[in-house]
Amino acid sequence: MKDALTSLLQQALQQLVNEGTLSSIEGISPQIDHTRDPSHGDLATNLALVLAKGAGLPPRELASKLVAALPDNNMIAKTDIAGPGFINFTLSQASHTEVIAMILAAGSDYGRAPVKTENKVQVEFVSANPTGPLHVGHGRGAAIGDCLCRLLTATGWDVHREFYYNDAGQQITNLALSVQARAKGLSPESESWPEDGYQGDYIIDLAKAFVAGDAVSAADRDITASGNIENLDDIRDFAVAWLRREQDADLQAFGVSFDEYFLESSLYASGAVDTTVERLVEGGHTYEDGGALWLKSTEFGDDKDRVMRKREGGYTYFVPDVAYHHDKWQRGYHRVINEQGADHHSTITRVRAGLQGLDEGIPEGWPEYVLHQMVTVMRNGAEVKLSKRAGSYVTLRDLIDWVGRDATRFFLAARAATSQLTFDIDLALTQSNENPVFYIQYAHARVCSVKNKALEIDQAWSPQRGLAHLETLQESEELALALALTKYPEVVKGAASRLEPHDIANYLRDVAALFHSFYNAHKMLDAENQPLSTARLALAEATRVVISSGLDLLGVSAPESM
RNA sequence: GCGCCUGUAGCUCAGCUGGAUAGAGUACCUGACUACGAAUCAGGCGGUCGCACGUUCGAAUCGUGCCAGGCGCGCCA
Repeated sequence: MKDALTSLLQQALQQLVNEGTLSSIEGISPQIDHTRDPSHGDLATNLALVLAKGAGLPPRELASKLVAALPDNNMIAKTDIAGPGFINFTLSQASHTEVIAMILAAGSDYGRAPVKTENKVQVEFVSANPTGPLHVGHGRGAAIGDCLCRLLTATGWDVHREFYYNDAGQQITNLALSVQARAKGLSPESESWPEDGYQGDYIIDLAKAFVAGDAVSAADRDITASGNIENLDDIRDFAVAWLRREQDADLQAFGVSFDEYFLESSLYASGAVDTTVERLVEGGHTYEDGGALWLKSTEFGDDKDRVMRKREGGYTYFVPDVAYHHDKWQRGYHRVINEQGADHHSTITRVRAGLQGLDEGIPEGWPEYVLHQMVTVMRNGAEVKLSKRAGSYVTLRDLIDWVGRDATRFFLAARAATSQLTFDIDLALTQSNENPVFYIQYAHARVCSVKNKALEIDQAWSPQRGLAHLETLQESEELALALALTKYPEVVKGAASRLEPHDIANYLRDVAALFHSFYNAHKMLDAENQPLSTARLALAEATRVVISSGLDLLGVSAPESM
């Protein structure tokens, strides 16, 4: 729709150039926006304002010349020049409603592009270490990351979803020591409880399972416990698998899946870490000082140089990070997006600096990052900070248990990642329009309900039949709803290109509101007026398709009844 | 002290690659079911867009400087 109008305006511009009114239209692409105020028509352009200075004409005068130069068409019903020189377009009835036929023909493909295998993108998200249950921050990362993947897929990208974790570091040792202590009957109050031990109740379950010789199967590993509480390696291997299984179960309950689990230990095993260090040393990007090896990260915009190899010999955490991202690059992912909590944002400069130091022509801004801010959980007006199971934080499983998967996903994905998020348990539990999830799902269920009702009245009534009578849709509520449906492809594209899934949630809220207004204002099923009734059914069905598709992008279900 | 993020209606938040009278939900008032789902709708109330300069025909949006909050500034991950 916008494209068609753009084309008309281009022709008008060319006409003005031919007349000599404008000298050149090099590099000018008309900017067309949907209007916010219905009195401004449906679409508007600021073209005359932008060109006025160069043309040496008052904006309004230039606008009227532009309008006069517009080719004949059946798309624009009315043109106005308003304000300082905006050109407002009111679309014809047919332009509003033709999208309905398009949507019914395309079904769930409407607004989506086919995947092109050459558009490879790797998305890393969640990446929680296997030292405890997933917390709400991981949940936000899972919701945003998963929606990003769905959006990218919908816009033609071939997406590879990856989960990276450390299975061998000091924190894992702390985990094993904690399980061992619990297996020996110690508690965090005991004098011999390990320093920095994990205190949550899940460690008790884990210790019991290990002693009992349980077998566990996670998405990326299987193991049977030896039950030997003196063998720390046995405990470590079992504990990692056990927590991975728990995280998998939570992610599955949340509707999130991965194509690959990438282990930090594999980077040491393959020699990738050593190779990375050698490359940086050979490239002259390092120096030794105080017994440690340093990366000259200040060469690449960091505010200080960073230690790579500690005095005692081990590498700092970001070295395998660099090796990991180098691996992504070598795998051919020239587009990579990392979704992670903003508390790790300082790693961005370091990882990019290390990659620059490899002198391989990796772009400075690679990889891309989406950072989410913290989540605060509120209930009964007070912050919820603790969970018995995890000890010091609220878990993703808690949220799912309290408010369900749909509400959890929606609330975690519906806000801009850059904003801190307050998760209101009471609001998420409300089953009314206070709760946007139910509001949107209700619109979907309502359409399903009215379609069934239509069939009860007359077996022959179907949305498809309404396509022959779209010209009967003349009411403002009908045209406003139909116009909103035409925006869906633009919204999907915009959300994907800006990596902002919350746009989808806002859009769906608007569509649901327009549908409810339409539904309340007009009788849908009128036995005396079959053409109009079926046309309205077609509009309702098109709305349902869009809502269903948008909810799918968010990973939220679209129930036929509630 | 430095870096990143945020500051918009009582509350939760959109709008931020500059555009017209700043939006939505909620809360608080009024109304609408002998109709297809009232889990809904219609209307009202409510804002110096943190503050101040600047750029521009035009600034919530861009720039600079302040103020306030969050998160980072480890030879932890």
